[in-house]
Amino acid sequence: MAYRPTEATRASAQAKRDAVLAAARDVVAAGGFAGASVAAIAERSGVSVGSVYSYFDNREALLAEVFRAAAEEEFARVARVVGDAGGDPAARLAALIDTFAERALRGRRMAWSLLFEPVTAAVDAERLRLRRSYRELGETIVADGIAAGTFVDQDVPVVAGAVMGAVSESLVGALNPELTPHPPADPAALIATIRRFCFLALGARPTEN
Amino acid sequence: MAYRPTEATRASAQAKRDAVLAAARDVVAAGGFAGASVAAIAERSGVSVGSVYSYFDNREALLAEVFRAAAEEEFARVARVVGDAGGDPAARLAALIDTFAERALRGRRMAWSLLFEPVTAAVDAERLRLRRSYRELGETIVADGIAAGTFVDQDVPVVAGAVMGAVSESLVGALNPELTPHPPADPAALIATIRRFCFLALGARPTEN
DNA sequence: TTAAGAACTGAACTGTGATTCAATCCTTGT
DNA sequence: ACAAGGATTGAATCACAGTTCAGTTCTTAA
Repeated sequence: MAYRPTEATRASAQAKRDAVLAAARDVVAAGGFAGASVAAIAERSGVSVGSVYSYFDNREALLAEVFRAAAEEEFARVARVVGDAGGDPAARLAALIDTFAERALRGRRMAWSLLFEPVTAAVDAERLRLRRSYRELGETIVADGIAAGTFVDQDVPVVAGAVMGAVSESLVGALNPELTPHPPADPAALIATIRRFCFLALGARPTEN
Repeated sequence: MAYRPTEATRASAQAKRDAVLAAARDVVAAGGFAGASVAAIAERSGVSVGSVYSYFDNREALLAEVFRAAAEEEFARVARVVGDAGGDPAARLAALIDTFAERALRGRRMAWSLLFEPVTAAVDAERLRLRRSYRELGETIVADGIAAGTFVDQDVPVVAGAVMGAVSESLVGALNPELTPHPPADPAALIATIRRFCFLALGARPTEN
């Protein structure tokens, strides 16, 4: 017998898989999920179409993984900033909203794809998961705030969802690449408005920063 | 010469067009846009596949028109109730939120399709228009409320968007046919929570009702 | 060096559902 | 009644991207 997969082989396979994933991510960031054909992804990552299928079951699975990776990274950043914000619910909520919105307004194309782009059902399932993550993060903050008397008592899950809805809907116009080829004039003001809205909705004064 | 289209002809053509549209609407209401194949629509309306194409340019156009019709009717109802609510901004906002949410929780399948179902870009454009309609309606209410001192002063368009975002995001879970095959236990409580959230966000006490 | 077999390639294939259109059926004016 | 021409039909066609796989190239162990 002769050729058996070795460590080097496995490592390079992993590297190549990552490369395809990264390429797919780039393609999505550039043209959304709609523009992410398998051919385009293959070309971008410098492998053949067929190779894509040796690393991923099919296009759906690949795109779902792209979504998951991007969404997770995004969420992890937000969660980290929230964690760094200390114990004050108001500060934590401000961190959540500001970080979420700021980052969305930076990587607008990708943010739009993650939040709003029409996608297939499989990818949409990932989106649902992303939403749930944010909602759960919001829930802990809201619950703590209510317990601490910072926020008025309301149904926690519903309110957390409403906050995330308010934030993302406020961004739709600013993110949509059709509607707004150029970024909004004053992102900071937009974010401040959204933050204030949410704080009011929770029955708290916004923290200044 | 002989056959020239007459009044009766034209009327029946219009009727048949409407029938196709209605059938398409039924199909969408039953299985979403994804399940609305031309074949299914044709069968439901009792005409041939080919005939569908003599009344509509293509599937996209037909589905876009289905969306538009359903969305317009929905919006018109809400707008009417808002109009009937008199001049008090708080009452009008309550009417907007309650009617929107109540109706969504009734026709859940269709509401989900209109608000959240993954759709093609052409249909999504109609969705954007629907959102804008609601936002504009909200804007007039919010602006009036601010002018009347009922609501605190905030950026009107952003806040109106945020309100609609809060309302619809709160409904996602309750509407998604995958997640929730059965309607929520207490729709009234859900709606009350959402309403309170929005009123707080606008700096007003909710009207009781 | 060589053979076994894994990895890679991309043109051909496939599945799906929208779209077409020649044949047929109806409606109208004479 | 009948011909002109519009309306209707639905099987055949098309379009298109995703998927496959026979042939080729590369990697390893002996």
